[in-house]
Amino acid sequence: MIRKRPAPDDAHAAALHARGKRLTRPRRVILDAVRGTDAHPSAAVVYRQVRRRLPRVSLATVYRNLRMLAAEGLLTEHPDTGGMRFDGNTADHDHFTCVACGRIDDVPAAGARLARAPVPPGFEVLSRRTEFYGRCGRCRRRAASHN
Amino acid sequence: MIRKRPAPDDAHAAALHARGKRLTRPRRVILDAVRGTDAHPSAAVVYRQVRRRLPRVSLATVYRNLRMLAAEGLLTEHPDTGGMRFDGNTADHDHFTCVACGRIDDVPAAGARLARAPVPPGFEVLSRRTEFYGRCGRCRRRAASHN
DNA sequence: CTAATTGCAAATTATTTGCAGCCCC
DNA sequence: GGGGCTGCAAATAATTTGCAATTAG
Repeated sequence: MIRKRPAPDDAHAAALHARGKRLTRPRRVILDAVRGTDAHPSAAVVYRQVRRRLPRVSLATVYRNLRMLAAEGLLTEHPDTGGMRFDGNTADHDHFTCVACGRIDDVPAAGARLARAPVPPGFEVLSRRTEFYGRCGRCRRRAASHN
Repeated sequence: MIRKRPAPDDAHAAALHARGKRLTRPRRVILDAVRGTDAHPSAAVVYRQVRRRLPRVSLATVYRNLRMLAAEGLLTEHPDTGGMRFDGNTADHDHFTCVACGRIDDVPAAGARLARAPVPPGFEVLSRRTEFYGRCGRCRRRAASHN
């Protein structure tokens, strides 16, 4: 019999099991909610999304799980005006925040800048995050037509 | 008589006056507190610092002024885990956050990456912020000697 | 003078925590 | 069957706001 590549859920379950954590139903739905969008949702947005499937889930559970999943490396969190945002895209990439509409888009990482980081000697760079701020295409067009 | 270059306070006063704002005593001390350090203080830290000179200043005044001064471009604010941090260095530069001690250091901006930003066509980049995360020299040495 | 600014206290918003019962392995 | 998980409600932490009194220009 051919061995299948593990489904994402299995991989996640395994990753969590290794640390004595379980992949419960609320946890799976929370993880799917964050991984299923590139909109970098806040905890409140994840909460609303999750409740559509599991109406009994509490906000505390959403917060606890987002924090834990970030600690386990299954997603990342970014501080942002008005609270944390969560990102299910664990590949290396940068962000573009539209100052008009607040939307955060992914942009490809701009290459091997980490090694050449101009940090003081003796410092050890573990990761890097670049945020671009400006106007997205939608908002530029809307502003133009309003004039 | 030789015309003196305006003192920083005069320049700030002028910048504010142009918008119908006054340079009050609390406001000047708050601005000095942020500009006088490279430690990227939180509102609470600025508050403590300011109270050493003006013990009657309220936390609300500190928040109001930090927000206003940022809006006027006399300083910048950065969301960070646990709250906003303020930066009186208005020159272009990046940051290094030590994940061990939480300290934020300035590092020189790594040059003309803004124009070449790989953002989607039609997007307009207004500014960029790069944060490095890792261990500062102090914390690396401390960790090494503890082993 | 007089509109901008402040202090104070109360209100909001974001997030965390204590605890008793539930559920996954 | 027992330790992780969860919901709920109450506790913190960060930040904002209403308002009468104060002050800069």
